[in-house]
Amino acid sequence: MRRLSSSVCSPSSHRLNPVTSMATGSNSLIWFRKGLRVHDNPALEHASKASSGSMYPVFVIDPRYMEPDPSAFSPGSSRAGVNRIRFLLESLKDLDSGLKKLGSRLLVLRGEPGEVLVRCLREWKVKRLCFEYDTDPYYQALDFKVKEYASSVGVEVFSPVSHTLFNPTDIIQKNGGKAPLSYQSFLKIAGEPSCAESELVMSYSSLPPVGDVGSIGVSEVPKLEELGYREDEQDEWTPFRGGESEALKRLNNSISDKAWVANFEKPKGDPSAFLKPATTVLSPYLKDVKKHTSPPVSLLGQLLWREFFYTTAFGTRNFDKMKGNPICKQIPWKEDHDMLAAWRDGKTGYPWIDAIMVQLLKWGWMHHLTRHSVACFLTRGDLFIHWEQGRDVFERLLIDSDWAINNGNWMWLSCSSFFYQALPTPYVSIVSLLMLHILRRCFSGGGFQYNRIYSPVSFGKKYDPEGKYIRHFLPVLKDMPKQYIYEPWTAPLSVQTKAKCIVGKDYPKPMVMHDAASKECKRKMGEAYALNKKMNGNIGDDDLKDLRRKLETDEESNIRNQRPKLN
DNA sequence: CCAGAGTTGTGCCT
DNA sequence: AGGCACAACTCTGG
Repeated sequence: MRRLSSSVCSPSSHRLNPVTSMATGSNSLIWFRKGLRVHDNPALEHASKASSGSMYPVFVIDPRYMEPDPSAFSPGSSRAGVNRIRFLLESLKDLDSGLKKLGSRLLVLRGEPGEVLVRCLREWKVKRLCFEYDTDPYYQALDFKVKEYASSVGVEVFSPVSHTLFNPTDIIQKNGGKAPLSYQSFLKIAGEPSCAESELVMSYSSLPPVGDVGSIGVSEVPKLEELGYREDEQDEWTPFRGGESEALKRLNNSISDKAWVANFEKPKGDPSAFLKPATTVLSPYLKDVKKHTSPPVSLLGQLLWREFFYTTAFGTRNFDKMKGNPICKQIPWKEDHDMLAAWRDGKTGYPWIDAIMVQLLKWGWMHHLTRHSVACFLTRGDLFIHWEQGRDVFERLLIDSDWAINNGNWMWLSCSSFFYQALPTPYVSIVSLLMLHILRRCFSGGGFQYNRIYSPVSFGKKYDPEGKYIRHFLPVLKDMPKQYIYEPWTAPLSVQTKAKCIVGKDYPKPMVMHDAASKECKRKMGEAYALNKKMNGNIGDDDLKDLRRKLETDEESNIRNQRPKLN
């Protein structure tokens, strides 16, 4: 197998590579977090080289993510819906059986990961600590503490970059200390994504034995119930199973379907095709399993977008907030908990939007264009609610939720950040004419402008005029005739009665009228953009408050002026 | 200053 | 299905 690689992701560029002592007989610890895989795992490979010692494979169940929260809006913890937790447990189970086949096993511990790790290092006399480098702020802070302790007691730390193909630190350094703000400039700086020959570590004949665990409490991978969740908490579960084996199966299926690969064009996938999804549905697994074959350019392009978001996220202060985020437009979003809850719970009265939100709730996954649709609706398109609040809902419910990509996309979709583009000449020079043709088609078209708003009615209708997708996720509308299914409030009462779905009783009335709401949103975005320009990005809380007040006053008077005169 | 470009808009025409 | 008008932003490059 050939491996996607580049000059900056070869093993020599792994950050923190202090291979100091190769003392035999010393114990090593491999700390699993995101990369829950046996193959293509440099941290595991390094840990296993402790030839005559023991290797402790560890996963720490972090209460911050896993503690059940009965007050959350759906089953799960405060930060993760139950689908995500289940997906993680399935991935751990698969990892455990992969390790067991090689004479090892996964040791599952619970508690604050930093404290747990320190206890393990001490108790098991670990000389070498290995874990995948992670750019998320939570892990940056956690890993800093762990590394500090390790170096104070002389434990060797090996923390390779293997979650991304490129090393974000290298790219930011090459760009003069700042993250590139456009995809094209990212490509320019990152260099050629070459498909270098480099053998994968696909199989070990065996792994070092697990040593005595002493007084440390370790367990097998727990069941959902053992973490305090109930199997019957949800009536429909995600059809996607977690784990490296499943991911490799999907990868092989996708790649071996030649016709599918040849025709792959990301923007053209049918977002309403839910029985056979139009994308690879690899993203939840890509969190854990990196791609290693040489993909077609269109797929490669998708992977590079991931790299781009990771780099930008790592190089930007307060990337997950509007305030204090240098690349984020300051916009006076509306504070409205009821509207947010209606959107979140699939009760907006727009079947297309609601079906998508129900799919998210039940499956923890939906097509990326449908993500665009609901994100646009919540923010700049209709409700004018803060992207951070939508981001939180996605982060909790998506089984493929990813800190960098989720925040980046929400800023993008809400038109809070522009990632300006340049000509792709340096990149184009390295690809064949055929690839160039595909690239041109993939990369043509406009970027996000706040006047380009997804319609909650026509966007879905274009792909699914029968409304099959809506009927599946919103059974209450399953007998609504197709000419009304995207706008059931327009159906005559007799039709609603016959379909056993009275709008306002069985299914909600639309919470806003899209034409008026989107027009209002455009106006607000225009004013907010103008203020951002005028202030050159230096907008304080007071400026934002003033603008919010002005926008609301204008909105009221607009509504008043639209009212028919009484005399 | 203007023209051109930007990963994935809508509506209407043929 | 493909072309075009619509409305319209902000940057780059000349």
